Amino acid sequence: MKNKILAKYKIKNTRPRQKVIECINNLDKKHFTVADILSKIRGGISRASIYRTIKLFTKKGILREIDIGEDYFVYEFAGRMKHHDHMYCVKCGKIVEFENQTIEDIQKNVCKKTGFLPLSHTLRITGTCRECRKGSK
Amino acid sequence: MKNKILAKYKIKNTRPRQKVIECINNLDKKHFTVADILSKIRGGISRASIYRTIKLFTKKGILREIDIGEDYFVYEFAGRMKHHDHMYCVKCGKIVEFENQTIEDIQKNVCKKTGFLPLSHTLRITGTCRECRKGSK
DNA sequence: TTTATTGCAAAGTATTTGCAAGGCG
DNA sequence: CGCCTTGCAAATACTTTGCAATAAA
Repeated sequence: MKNKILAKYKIKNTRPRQKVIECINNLDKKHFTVADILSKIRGGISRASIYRTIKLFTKKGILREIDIGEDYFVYEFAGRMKHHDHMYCVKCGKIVEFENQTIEDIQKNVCKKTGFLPLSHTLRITGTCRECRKGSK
Repeated sequence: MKNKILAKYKIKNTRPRQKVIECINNLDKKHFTVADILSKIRGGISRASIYRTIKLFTKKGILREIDIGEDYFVYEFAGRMKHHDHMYCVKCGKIVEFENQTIEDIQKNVCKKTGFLPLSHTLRITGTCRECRKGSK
């Protein structure tokens, strides 16, 4: 069975990779973890392959890895949106995206001034979302 | 032997805690890891106590935990400086600090607009410093 | 004395890796 | 056919934890 994404990125077409893509597409959220995929696929494909696949996709630029400050990563489709930052609710795990060009520009300036060559940057606001505060208040 | 910091924060004065503070004070850098302390103290105090002490100090507000995106944390004295952000060189591990009020303000605005209550925020630029690029080029 | 803290070793957790077996092109 | 990928289980690496022994106030 052919797969558009795998073909586009010139990645060898294998069952685990197809399964992972299919699974991510059927997920009803924009942000997901390896655990999400594992629990959705449950069996048939090894944990190791899923990790290797996700890592490969990230390297190829299909996915983007988000560091939420937990001991696992969250992923999103990279093509879906240009660079943006995240707010992470520690209670429900929800991620809210935001984008701000001024922040990007300031970062570039700081790097230039310091002689720093940026590979990536992460801006994460950790806190609680409105819904969670209502619920538990 | 009395200890000013422990007294100030009303923390029970014990040998491991004294040792950790003494060690951090003698360190010649502003940013350090648990491994730094472990290797400096080497023996006499258990790994577990050092972790527990660092965690306690962080909770009390003596230290601040910096997430550099590696699988360990970096710490700094919290009182030394007001909130700031970090650039992290993946080659030499150096951390360069910077501070920008505009970024802080924008973050506050974004939170307000979204109904998000921030507990903390992290802005980290990962890349290579000028020296490392010179060296390995 | 009474409660907090320590040390040890074992556990934990997300992720990675070695290697033999299997599959894609 | 030849190389890449898979599956399994063991290994990582940092950090945490249970519990009995010990020390601080």
